Amino acid sequence: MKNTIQKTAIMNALMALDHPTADEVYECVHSEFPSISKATVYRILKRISEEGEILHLQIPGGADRFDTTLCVHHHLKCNKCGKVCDVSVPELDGIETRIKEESGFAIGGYRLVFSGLCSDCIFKK
Amino acid sequence: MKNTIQKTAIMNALMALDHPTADEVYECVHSEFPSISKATVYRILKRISEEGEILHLQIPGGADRFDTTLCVHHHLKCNKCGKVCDVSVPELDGIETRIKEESGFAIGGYRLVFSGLCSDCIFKK
DNA sequence: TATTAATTGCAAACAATTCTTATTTAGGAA
DNA sequence: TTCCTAAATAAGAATTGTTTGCAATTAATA
Repeated sequence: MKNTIQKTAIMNALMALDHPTADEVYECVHSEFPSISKATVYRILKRISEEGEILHLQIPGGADRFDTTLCVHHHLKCNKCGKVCDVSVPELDGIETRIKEESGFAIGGYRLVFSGLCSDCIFKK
Repeated sequence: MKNTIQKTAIMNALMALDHPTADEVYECVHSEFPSISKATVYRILKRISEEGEILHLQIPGGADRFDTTLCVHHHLKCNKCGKVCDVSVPELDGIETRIKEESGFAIGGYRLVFSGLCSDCIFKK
């Protein structure tokens, strides 16, 4: 893969942001580098997530988000402010084996998203 | 809620189909009842899922799907043919409590989607 | 049966993402 | 260093999935 200015700017934005959407990455890069195109942001995010450099998260009811934490973990989503946090769920360790035996599916991975209200939003009206 | 012909037709389609997308429901109803509009399908599906009559599933990388099985369960998605199956994961029973204590989030629910290849697709090229 | 609020169909708006095409660029070869 | 070419880009049109505004229609009830 070519090492373009655009890719570098996107990697920097990913470091600076927490679970950003593609559009948030675009806004961040665009403020420094106004000529970048949205299609480029989507293309690069897609490519580097396919190559395993970042995780591509599909969050119910909203745009996809990207995550630079690569170890196995899952997510908490606040339904009010939209914030996404990491959470680890060791209860699921090794579950692929059981699911594969029961269902015949060859499990490539799984995603678990909890939704609710974060501690900041619980008391807000 | 009024009991319209459109709603009845959609409920029947939901019974006949397995984890359909809104568009699949529309196609099914439309073949019997050509005057129905897509907006009506989306509106009715949204309303009956909000009322708890069906589940509204947000499956990564594709259109939302609807599920008439109401007890707690999760999903397996085949990355090749797109099929979605139910699976139960008792390992997670009661996990909301632990997550709430650790994170402060008031958990309203959670969704777990396994992705991989179904037994039919494993051997296909 | 008349009333009325809920529901519908349609078209247009919408958001997120992908595609198309002409142009530019990174990185290796000469 | 300069040239070459495949890879990557910008811009915006196109797609996909879904929602909305509105005038017309209809189900439920009085």
